[in-house]
Amino acid sequence: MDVSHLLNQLNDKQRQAVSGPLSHMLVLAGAGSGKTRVLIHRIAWLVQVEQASPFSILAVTFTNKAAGEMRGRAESLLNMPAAGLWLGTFHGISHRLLRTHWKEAGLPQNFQILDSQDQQRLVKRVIKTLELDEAQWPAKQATWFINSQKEEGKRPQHIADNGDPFTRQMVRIYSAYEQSCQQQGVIDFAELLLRTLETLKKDANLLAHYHQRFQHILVDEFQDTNGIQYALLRLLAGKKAFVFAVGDDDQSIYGWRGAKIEHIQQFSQHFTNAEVVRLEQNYRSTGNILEAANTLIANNEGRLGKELWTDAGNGEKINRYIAFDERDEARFVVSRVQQWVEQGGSRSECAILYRSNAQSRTFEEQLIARAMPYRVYGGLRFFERAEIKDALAYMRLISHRDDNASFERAVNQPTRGIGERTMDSVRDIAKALNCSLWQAAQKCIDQNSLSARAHSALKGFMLLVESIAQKVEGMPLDEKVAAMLDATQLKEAYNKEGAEKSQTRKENLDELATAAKTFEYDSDNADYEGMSPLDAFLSHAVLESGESQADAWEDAVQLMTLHTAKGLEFPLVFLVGLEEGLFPHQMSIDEPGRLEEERRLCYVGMTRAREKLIISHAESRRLYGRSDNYCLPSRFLDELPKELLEDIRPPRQTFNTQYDAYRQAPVAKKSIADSSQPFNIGQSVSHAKFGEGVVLNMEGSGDHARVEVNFESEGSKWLVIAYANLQAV
DNA sequence: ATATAGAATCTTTTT
DNA sequence: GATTCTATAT
Repeated sequence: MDVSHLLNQLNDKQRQAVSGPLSHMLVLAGAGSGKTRVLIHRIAWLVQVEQASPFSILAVTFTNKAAGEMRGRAESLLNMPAAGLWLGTFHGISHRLLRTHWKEAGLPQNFQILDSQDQQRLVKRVIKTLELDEAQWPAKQATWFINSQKEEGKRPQHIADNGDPFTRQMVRIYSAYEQSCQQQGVIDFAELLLRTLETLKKDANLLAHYHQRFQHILVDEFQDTNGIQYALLRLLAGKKAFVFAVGDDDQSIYGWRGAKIEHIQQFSQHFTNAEVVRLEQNYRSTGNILEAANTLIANNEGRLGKELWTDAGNGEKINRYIAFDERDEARFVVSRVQQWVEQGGSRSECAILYRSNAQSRTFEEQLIARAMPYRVYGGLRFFERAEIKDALAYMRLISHRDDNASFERAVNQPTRGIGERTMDSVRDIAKALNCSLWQAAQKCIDQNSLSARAHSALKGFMLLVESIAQKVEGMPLDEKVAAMLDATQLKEAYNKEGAEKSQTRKENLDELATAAKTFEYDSDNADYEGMSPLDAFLSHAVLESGESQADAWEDAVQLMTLHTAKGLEFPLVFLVGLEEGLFPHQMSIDEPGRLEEERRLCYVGMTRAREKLIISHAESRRLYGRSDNYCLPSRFLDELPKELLEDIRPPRQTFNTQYDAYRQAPVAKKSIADSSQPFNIGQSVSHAKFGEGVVLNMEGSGDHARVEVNFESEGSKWLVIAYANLQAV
């Protein structure tokens, strides 16, 4: 068979990985070295050259987005639908296994999945039930404890407290939480993996079946696997399957979530005779950017060692801008984006990357002020919005009356007079009888043990759920959603919230019906085989929290955290807020391990840039509303080679004498000097309404020429010269 | 039972 | 600064 189409677009190393023999393989792939490409080509190679059946291949990624992208690219390379190929996240694959083998796993057939919000709420409930002081035992900490234990594969009985009262209490909470989950038939994200692992371990027949099936296992982003994922991988691989892992230890940025770089280092021990291939040729960034990134990451210890190179030439130097404060930083960044666009670039080619979400606001303000479209990634996802969760709670109750989290959520939304008091007595009964809230509520009604008012309200609620369940039977998914919204009057409940907010809520609820329709329409999705459409949709809502329904495409500036940016690339990248305490973050500064992770984060950020990288930091910054935070430049700046950096200083004078000396260095004033502008930087002017001020900056020419003026009373503003009628003072 | 005002708390994010 | 939880008043 002619295999040239699989190999001829690859370099030597890539080819070596793709066409390697049937054995274990570890591909250490640097940023921008074509790692996804190699993974996809390997799948095609296995199918077309090694004659492997797609049924015998399992490919694991870390996000649903990556999984979808990979399936698409694999199918186009194979030139056929990759039916039978298992491709998904660890969680998605575990979910599929548990749905098929719910009996063996000891779960109810229609078990529901808790998202992290639901999980924390349940932990909180449990702490209350155990009559512990919530201030002393925060739900957040307990949830973290439970998840990290599960990620180590540990059940309460496996944890030795060694007489430590803290651990003992945590184990108590873990244990009670577990009981509560089992009783309600719900499982959290970590449980999805742990339960799968345990089920396969104890059922030899089941394991043998999957050993038989999966001959080839491919793992993307291998550096991000946590303990339980790695254990699952080893178990599934058994002695016979070949594991093909792709990863980059320098891009491991999820240690705080339990990911362990050690897994890369252990790979060759656990998977014997593994071949190791390094991909070091970078096809993304210019030489200068790579050299700077290499120099930075060299400060980390215990690396596997890798040096990126390119034959694309040096490119421009990395620019650095020292801003006065965060507003100045944003102003600078946005003006450079504007410049980029004026020179023929598009906005979507520009990315503003920051350490923490809170930093986005200043940039947004500045972008709005200049009427420049932008898109912020991250934040609340579609299926995490309150109104969507309310609606889904009803849908879950229809399918699964014993789901306490949904009961709690739906019972008084919209408000129908069932408050804490009533719920407390229902909870007491549930606790006493060890049953679900729904069953307990049923008992309350039967025994007539509530006040007349609460009695009728609770009965009304239960009848409502029953009647919706009845009415909705046999309907297509989207009509079910619509009927539920109609019966519950959820939309009307948001009316009193204020026009704008309630409007978006209603739109979101409409969008939910649309999402249901699209989901049912294209649910040839093998992951949800054998489930009712409603249950499939509900699982989908939890497992894929909805980043896929991106906004209508618009040419917009991209704003996101460094974590979100992993795997992406942009021609122009701004790396902002490089200050000690912010990046590296204060909470990571004292621990060497965490500091190295911050450095990797910086490395990830820098290597997103294709053509131009601009780094900025501010001398003072408003943080948490407190104003006078004077910031030192980040240590990462000192770790970059001086000769690759070029300082950009603002062509302007400031009032701030403290920094005047710093800024007196000669600057290129070309943007002002080349046009016959009526004003000069630093000149005093007066405006009819805003009073007197000083010109800080200018841009544009002719009718569009604008000046930035710092007014004594109003602060700084951008004005169009043609309209502002400024007078020189 | 609910509305509203003060207090507390702030990384990073997928599943 | 902005959100989210807690205590208090209605």
